[in-house]
Amino acid sequence: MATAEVLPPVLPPAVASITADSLATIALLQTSSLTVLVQQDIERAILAGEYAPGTKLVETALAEKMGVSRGPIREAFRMLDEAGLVRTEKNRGVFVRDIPIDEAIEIFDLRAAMDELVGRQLAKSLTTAQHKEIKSLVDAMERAVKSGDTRTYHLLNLKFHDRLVEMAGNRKLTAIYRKLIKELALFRRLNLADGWLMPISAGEHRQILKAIASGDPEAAGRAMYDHVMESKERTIANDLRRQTRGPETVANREKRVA
Amino acid sequence: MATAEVLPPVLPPAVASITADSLATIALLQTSSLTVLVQQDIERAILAGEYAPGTKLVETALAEKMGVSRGPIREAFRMLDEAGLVRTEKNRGVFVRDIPIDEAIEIFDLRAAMDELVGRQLAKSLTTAQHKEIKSLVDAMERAVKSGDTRTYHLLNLKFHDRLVEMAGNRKLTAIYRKLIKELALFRRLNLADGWLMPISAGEHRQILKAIASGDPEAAGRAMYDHVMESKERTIANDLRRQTRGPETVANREKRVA
DNA sequence: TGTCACAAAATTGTCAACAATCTGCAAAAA
DNA sequence: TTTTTGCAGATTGTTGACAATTTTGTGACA
Repeated sequence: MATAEVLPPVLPPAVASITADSLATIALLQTSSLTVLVQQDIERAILAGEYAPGTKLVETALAEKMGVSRGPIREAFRMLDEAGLVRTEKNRGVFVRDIPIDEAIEIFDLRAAMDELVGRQLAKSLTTAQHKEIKSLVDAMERAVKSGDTRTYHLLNLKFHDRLVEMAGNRKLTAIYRKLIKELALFRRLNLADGWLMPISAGEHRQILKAIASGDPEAAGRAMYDHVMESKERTIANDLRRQTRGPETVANREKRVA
Repeated sequence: MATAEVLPPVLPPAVASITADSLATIALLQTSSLTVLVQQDIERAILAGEYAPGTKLVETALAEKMGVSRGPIREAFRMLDEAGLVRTEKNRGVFVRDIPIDEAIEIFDLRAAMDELVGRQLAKSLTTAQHKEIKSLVDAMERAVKSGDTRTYHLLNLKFHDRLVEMAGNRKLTAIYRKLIKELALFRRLNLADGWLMPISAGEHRQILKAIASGDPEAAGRAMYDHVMESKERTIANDLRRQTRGPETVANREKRVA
């Protein structure tokens, strides 16, 4: 069946690094089509903020930049559209989606229901190893609060919730949850949690862990639900404050700091 | 800005039907691209069972059948893949997805949490007009039970849940709920509810309406949650029975009837 | 000065051709 | 007989070209 394998069993040390690199590229191209690679790269760029919400994504520009033709780009656009990260207007182009506050609120409500399910489930199934892992995340977050490191706190917070959802063992739930988180990242007014709110959020995390560890599904579910809803309220309040003091500009920030 | 509109304001009666048809087609093409039309048609065909789960969808065949080139077909495939209705294997093609029982169970669990949210919400917000509409659906379902019309019951059941979700007023929730229902339609062992289970399901529907109308969010949420979980149990039991008696064949069915 | 019409440029929508890969089958080898 | 090898056809992956549409720029004209 198989004609001789392309990959040599052993690598000449001299070219090891280059060959290992191209090997990885080859392996990637053998499992993923260009479309998928393009899709992942555009998604990464969007989530990293390289393309701000509202930005128009031009097929030819992206095609040239990534060294492929427009076909894969267009197919990737269709995937990103279905995933809710971009919006397509016929004959006008695709744009990075801008999640309005209404939709962000809806997502929070939905997330709350999903996280409640997660809490209930974990109260029944959490292993000691899992408990240990979550506890280390909670501890790390509290350290971040003490040192005022909002960026680290933000990342740990994402990881904390993602791991909990994953541990619940429902793959469909996990997949949809992650999609929602990605969309929420496009809610530009979200940004990082403001510093003075971190202690409250961190305290809720510890309480969640306690509720789950207690083995009481209803308590754990409620703790998760309440936490997400509190987070929603904080986000709305944040948004309102930003709107009243106008869009974020350097001048504005300096005025505020002074 | 606008050059003269293509569409004549009044139609010559003689060719009205033909022209009306092509007018509709033209209007459709002005808002939707071929890709979207193709996507919708394939999706409809899949959900209608014209392409059974596992069926391979060949690009060239579909392109010729629908009178377009392969480009729009491929783009539609990427959308359907992201939506979970087909699965793509590199260099091998796309296949109509076959939802395994595990995933169906996961979807039921997730749906239960979402429907619980719906129940809680509606207990607080249901208008009299909405109550009336839902009640008419429940009544119609009970009539279908009496006359043993499983097909009508099935459709009304879908409508019942879809309307409830829609009435909850969370568009994101509605969109994801509908996606899940579509995927569930690909769980081939689901099929229609077996006749003798309809009365139970119908009773639960009436109870849901009552709980929502009572205005008690927790009771309404629990009624919805329980109903979906019961539905899940019935589906699993159904699947087990089918598996033990082997795949559905004419011979098998006749043996069972005899 | 503003705005309308109209041409030019840029961009998207669609298509057909070419390249790469897989599948099935028959012939050759063990 | 069983396994392997080597085509030939079919199918997918990718590309570049052309058509249709929108956007932009420009100048005439009120």
